[in-house]
Amino acid sequence: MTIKEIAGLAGVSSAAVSRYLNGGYISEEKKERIRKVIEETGYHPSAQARILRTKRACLVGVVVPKINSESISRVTAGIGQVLSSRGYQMLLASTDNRPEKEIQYLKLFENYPVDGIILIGTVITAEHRKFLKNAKVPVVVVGQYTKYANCIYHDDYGAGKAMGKLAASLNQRSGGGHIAYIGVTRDDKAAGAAREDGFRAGLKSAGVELDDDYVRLSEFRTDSGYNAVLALLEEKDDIDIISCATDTIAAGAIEALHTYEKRSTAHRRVTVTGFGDNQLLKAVSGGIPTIHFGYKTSGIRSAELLLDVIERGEKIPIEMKLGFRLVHGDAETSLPHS
Amino acid sequence: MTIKEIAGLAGVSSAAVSRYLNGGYISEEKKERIRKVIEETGYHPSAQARILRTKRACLVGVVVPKINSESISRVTAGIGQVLSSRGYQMLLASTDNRPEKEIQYLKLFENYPVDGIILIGTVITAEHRKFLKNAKVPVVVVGQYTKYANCIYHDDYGAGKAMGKLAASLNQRSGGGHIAYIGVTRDDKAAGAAREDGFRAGLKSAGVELDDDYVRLSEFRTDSGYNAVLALLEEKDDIDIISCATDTIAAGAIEALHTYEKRSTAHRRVTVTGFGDNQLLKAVSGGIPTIHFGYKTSGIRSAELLLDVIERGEKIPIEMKLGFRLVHGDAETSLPHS
DNA sequence: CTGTTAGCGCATTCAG
DNA sequence: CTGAATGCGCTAACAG
Repeated sequence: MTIKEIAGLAGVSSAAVSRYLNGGYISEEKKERIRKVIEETGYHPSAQARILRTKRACLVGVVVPKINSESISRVTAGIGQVLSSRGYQMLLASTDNRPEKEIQYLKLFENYPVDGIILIGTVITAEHRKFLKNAKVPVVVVGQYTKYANCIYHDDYGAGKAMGKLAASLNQRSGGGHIAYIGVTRDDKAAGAAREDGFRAGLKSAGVELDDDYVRLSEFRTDSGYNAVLALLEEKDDIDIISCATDTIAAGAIEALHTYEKRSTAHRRVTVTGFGDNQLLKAVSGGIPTIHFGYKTSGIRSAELLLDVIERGEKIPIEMKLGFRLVHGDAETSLPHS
Repeated sequence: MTIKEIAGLAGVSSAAVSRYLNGGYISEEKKERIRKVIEETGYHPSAQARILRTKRACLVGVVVPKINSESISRVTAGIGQVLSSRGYQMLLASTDNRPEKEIQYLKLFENYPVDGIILIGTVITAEHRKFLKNAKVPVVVVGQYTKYANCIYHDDYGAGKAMGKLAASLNQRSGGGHIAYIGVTRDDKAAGAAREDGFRAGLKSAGVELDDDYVRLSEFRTDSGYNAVLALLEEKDDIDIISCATDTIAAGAIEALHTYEKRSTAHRRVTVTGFGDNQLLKAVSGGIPTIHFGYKTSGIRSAELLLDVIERGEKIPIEMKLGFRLVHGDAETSLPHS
C-alpha cells in the first residue's frame, strides 16, 4: 500500500492524501473519501519514506549496557516520561555490557535514523570519543563524564566516600574486623574508579586504610559477585564488612554468605553494602546500606537536554552532576541475617 | 554526506560507490580511491534510504511490557543470541505494561520498518488481534497463546498446578494454616488466569480448596505485592503459605512479612512462593519455591521462528508450548527466615 | 483548496 | 567492469 494507490482509489492526488495525513488544507468531501479508503485498506504510511524527506523521526534511541537492571530502568523511565510528553517515542538497544556493541548500535541509530541518542555509558573508549565528535545526530551521555558530548553523571566519588565513612564507623562499632571491597573494572570511570577511590578516601578520612588483599573484582552480575565473595570468604576469616560497587553484586555477596554459613560452623556477622538502591534487594533482606542515585532524574534531565538540542538547536555544551542519598545508613537493618 | 558527494570526491559514479559498499564488481584502483575518501570523510551510508530501496533492514523489533525484569531479559538474551549470529540487530520498545502502548510501538516497528517483530505478550486485546491479522511484517508472540500469529508460550497452567500441589503438601506438613494466593489480572491469560487456575487445580487434586477470602490481586510490581500482602496479613492471622503469581510480587510479600513481624509479637512461619525463578531473589533469601520457565529458550525459538518466516517465507503457522521446572520444591529453604 | 513536480539517499537495471 | 537513468514512498514548494 502506497500513498499513490490510496490517492488512486480515492480519486485524488497523492498530495491530497499527504495533506490529509498531516493536517493540511483539504475539503471535507475529499477528506471523507480518503478516510474511507484508508479505513478499508488498512493503509499505514511508511515512516521511513517520510523521515527520508522530512529528516524528522520524532524518535530517540537509547543505548543501554543491559536490560535487567533497576538503575537503568529508572533512567529509561525518566527518559520515556519526558519523551512521550513531548510527542517522541523511544527505542532501546542493549549491548550486554560489550563496548564494541555500543559503537555498533550508536551507528545504527545514527543512520537509521533517530533524531537523537542517549547513551547510558559504561566504558568510554577512543572509538566512543571518535563517534561522539562526528555524530550526525545529537548525543547525550548519562552516567559518565565526557567532554565530547552533553553529559549527565552522578557523584560516584562522593557516594563512595560517604559509603567509606559509613563502613569505617560500622567497622569501629563492631570491634574491628577487616573491610572488603568488591569493585568493578576501573575502565568504568564512574562505577569502577570513582566509587572505589571515593570509598578509600572515606575510609582514610576516618583513619582506616583499605587492605588490597581484601579487594576483589567482579563483573556486573550477581553470579560474578557470588563467586568473588565466596572465594574471599574461604581465604579470609576476619571480615565484617563487604562493600560492593553495585547492588547486583551485593546480592551475590549475600548469597555467598548464605552458602558459606551453611557449610561452616562459625557464625559471623557481616554487613554487606551496595550502590544503587535496588528495590528488590531492599524488599528481600530488609535493606542493606546503599546509595540512592537520582537515576530517574538523570533520565528526565537527559531527555530534556536532548530535546533542547534537537528542537531548539541549543549549542552550549552542558555537563551536569547529580548528587546522591545514603540509604539505611543507620545500619540497624544492615545485617543480612537478623 | 551522501553517496553522491563521495562519488564526486573520488571521481567515480555513485553507482560505483554503491558497488563498493555492497561488494559488487569494481576495479582495485577505484576501490582504493573510494576507500580513502570514505575514510577521510567518515561517511556512513543512510540505512533508511537503503531500506527504502531494498526492503530489508536486517533488524527486528521486540516489544516488551517492561525492562526491569529478569524473565524478560532472559527472553531478549535468547533472541539477541540468535539474531546476532545470523546478522541481525535488535531494537527494543518498552510499554510500561500499557497495552495501548503496545499497539503504538507495534505500528511504529511495522512501518519504521523492521523485518519482523517479536511481541512479549501480556494482554491480547481486540486491537492486538486486528494488528496481528493485518501486519505487513511477520510477528511472533512470546508468552501468550494466540491463533493470529506464530506463538511460543509456557505451560503456565501446569506450572500453577505443580505449585498448587506443592503448596498443599507444605500446608499439610506444617499442620494446616490457610493458603493465600496473590494473583495478577486475569486479562493476562498466562500469568493471570492460567497460573491461578492451575494453582487451584493443584490444590484440589490434593483435596484442598482455595478460600477466596485469601486471594488478592496485585500489579506486576514489588510495591504492589507488598501492599496487597500487608493488608492481607493484617486481616488474617492464620496464613502459612503465600503463593504469588510472580517472583517480583513474592519479593514484596517477603518484605511485607518483615514489616509485619517487626510490629507484631507473634512469630509466624510463612512460606512464600513465586513464579519465574528470579536470580536476585534466590540470592537474597536463600531461595523460595518458584517455577523456572525456559525464558531464554523461548527467546531463542521465537527468533528462529521469525527468521524462518523472514528469510525462507515459511508459511505454516506454529504454536509452541514450553515446559517448566519446579525450583526449591524441597522447601528446606522455603522460609524467608531460617 | 488542489494537482503537478521535484527530490530525500540509495540500489539496481541497462547500455556501454 | 562502469556510469546514466529510474524509482522506493513520501512531503514541500509551486502554480493553478
